[in-house]
Amino acid sequence: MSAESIVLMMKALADPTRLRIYNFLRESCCGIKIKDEEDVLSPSGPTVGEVCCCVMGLDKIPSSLSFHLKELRNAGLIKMEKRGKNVLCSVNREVQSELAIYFSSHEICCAREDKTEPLLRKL
Amino acid sequence: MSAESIVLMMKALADPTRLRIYNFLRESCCGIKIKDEEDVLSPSGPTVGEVCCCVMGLDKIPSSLSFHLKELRNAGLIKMEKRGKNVLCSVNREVQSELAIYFSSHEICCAREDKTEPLLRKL
DNA sequence: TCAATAGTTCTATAATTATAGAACTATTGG
DNA sequence: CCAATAGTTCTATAATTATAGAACTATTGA
Repeated sequence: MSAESIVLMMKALADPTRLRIYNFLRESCCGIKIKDEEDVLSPSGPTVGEVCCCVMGLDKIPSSLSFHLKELRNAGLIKMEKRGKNVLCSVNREVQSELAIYFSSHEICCAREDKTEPLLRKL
Repeated sequence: MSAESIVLMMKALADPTRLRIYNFLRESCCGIKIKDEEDVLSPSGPTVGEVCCCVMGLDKIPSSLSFHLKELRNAGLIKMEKRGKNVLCSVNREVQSELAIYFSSHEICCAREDKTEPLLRKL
């Protein structure tokens, strides 16, 4: 994951509405593939209209929702696929776990030798 | 962690300069407490001037760096403490691991029963 | 084929956020 | 005590981003 793509993701989540959309999709039933006789169906989730209803409490989809979903999609955080008249939304779990790894990792810390100067004050 | 505080953190990291500062501090040697005879010294790290030099390549601290550090600090992502003439910076590891947990967790998914409609196209 | 449903795109305006420069505060060394 | 160093705050301007409304596209059912 490049710095630019992390910035894009952080931008996408740096908005209350988009974070609520993301949280809603995270908790929605949409992350696994179902093996059929021949096909493997792609992950699917709520429609844009359902997201709209659950997250914004509106029954008509405003343009701002399309805008927000596009931001999340461009950042790679969610996936969308058209099925008939509807568009189904789901979290991109691979990207989610990459973010988990990003925030999990940190350097092993070395002990500092100088214990000379006292702590003066916290900001 | 409330949604508002996550939004604040995402906002703070949604800027290339601030993400570089955060990454620099993540990799800096600053995250542990050192037990002395009587005291436990607080975590310490590079000074603002060192951050400036390493991240921005400047030797005079611009006001924009103070601004960016404040954003990171207000979001809770970093800590700063004054020692003499300098201010030492470090990542807030507790908050970092809370973010790791946030991105790690997701609902157990239930299998969908309807396999009727075909996938038409990806957006 | 016509109308309704579901959703997107485009454009203008409003709101937020970043940057730069000047002035300011606090600490230390001489 | 004075000057230098380290860093912050304040203010104005520039740049980004969000929101709303209207017009648009695609799909389905009657």
